[in-house]
Amino acid sequence: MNSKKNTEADILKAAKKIFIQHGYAGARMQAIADEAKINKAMLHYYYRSKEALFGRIMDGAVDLMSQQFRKALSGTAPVMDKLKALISSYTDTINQNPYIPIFILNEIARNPINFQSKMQRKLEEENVLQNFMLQIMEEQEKEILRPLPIPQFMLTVMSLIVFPHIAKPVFVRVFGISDAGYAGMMEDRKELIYEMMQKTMTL
Amino acid sequence: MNSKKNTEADILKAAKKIFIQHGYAGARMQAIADEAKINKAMLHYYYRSKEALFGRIMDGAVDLMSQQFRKALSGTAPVMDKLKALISSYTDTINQNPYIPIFILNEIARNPINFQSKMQRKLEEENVLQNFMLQIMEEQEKEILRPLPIPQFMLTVMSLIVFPHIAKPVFVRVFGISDAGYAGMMEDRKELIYEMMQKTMTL
DNA sequence: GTCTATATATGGATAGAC
DNA sequence: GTCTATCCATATATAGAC
Repeated sequence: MNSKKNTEADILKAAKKIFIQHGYAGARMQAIADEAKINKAMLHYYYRSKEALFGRIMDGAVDLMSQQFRKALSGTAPVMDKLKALISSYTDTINQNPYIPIFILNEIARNPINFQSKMQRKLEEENVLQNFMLQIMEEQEKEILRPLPIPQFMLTVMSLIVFPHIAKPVFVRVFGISDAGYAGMMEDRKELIYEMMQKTMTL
Repeated sequence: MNSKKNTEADILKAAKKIFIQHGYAGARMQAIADEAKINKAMLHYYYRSKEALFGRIMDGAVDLMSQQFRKALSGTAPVMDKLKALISSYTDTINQNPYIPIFILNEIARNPINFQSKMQRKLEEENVLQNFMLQIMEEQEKEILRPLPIPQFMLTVMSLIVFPHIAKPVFVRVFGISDAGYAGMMEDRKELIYEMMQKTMTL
């Protein structure tokens, strides 16, 4: 049996862990090799360079995120229903991949143009974001949704959904919460966020 | 005239810019020297090491943030009034120092324990945070505020206040907003955030 | 495919002249 | 206090044996 696939996958898994933990500049190829229990040279054999390897990990993260948006925001359901789906699926996904938001944020700071083009390409495939924003405007005209600039609307939802996962490292320390406890809080927040949007964004 | 003070301050200013832009691991001493228009050796002459220099910058950022909390949350005003003050002063401060939140966030990821001890020491000086949380509980008992676990309450406020500044790099690109336009949005959000808290957190 | 050894580059830090 | 030159450790990347 050929062990190629295993090594290749092992490297990806290790790289994901190390890059997410330390960011691009802080990550060491040696640390990735150690984590994958293989030799440093293997990293280059399979992925040629640090930048290339990092790109693979970032692609995976972008895929994961854009998938959430596509699944939740496509179709013809009312805006508030779509939001409910987004809140739920995003929370579940991040609970399983806790450090993805921070990782993505670092990359945005490091190389905003590269990140945005990756993300936008994904979302433009089916015009997901564009269509959703049009739908918001429609519902605003129909006086279902409160008239509010689209960026403000989007910013508000994303704040409530994403920030708690970014701030996790602080909050667990300040309030002495366990990982499981925090995940539970995130679960409770699903309803809280929906309720807040309902009370403040609908007419 | 002695130019010592100028150089020393120049370095700090340059270091702030470079560290904030690239994070600790990504920042280069050479880049800081270039930015300050002095020699690399000078950095070590004044601040001995990269880590020490970074520490100074971080201290400044922590000071700035903890000051906001102390000013807004001390005293005997009702919780909602304090929040209004916090929303306003925090927004103003960040509009003038746009990348502080991302910088702090990166440091939390890099060295959570060190950061938290710095921050906590600042806030413990006058028991700011502790007292504020007690006040929230009091108002919850008096049925002014909705009964909600304190961490959830804090997480919600902080999400609405902080996240928009973190997400700025993405949003300006996705929506094609100028820096001034974004600052304006943040200004508008002051009222929006207060209103959301009012509608969803008070009884 | 996998390893050891090594090349090459870069970054932080120091020595020493002025 | 400021500079040039240099040291030394570390990091990425490659060569070449097995």
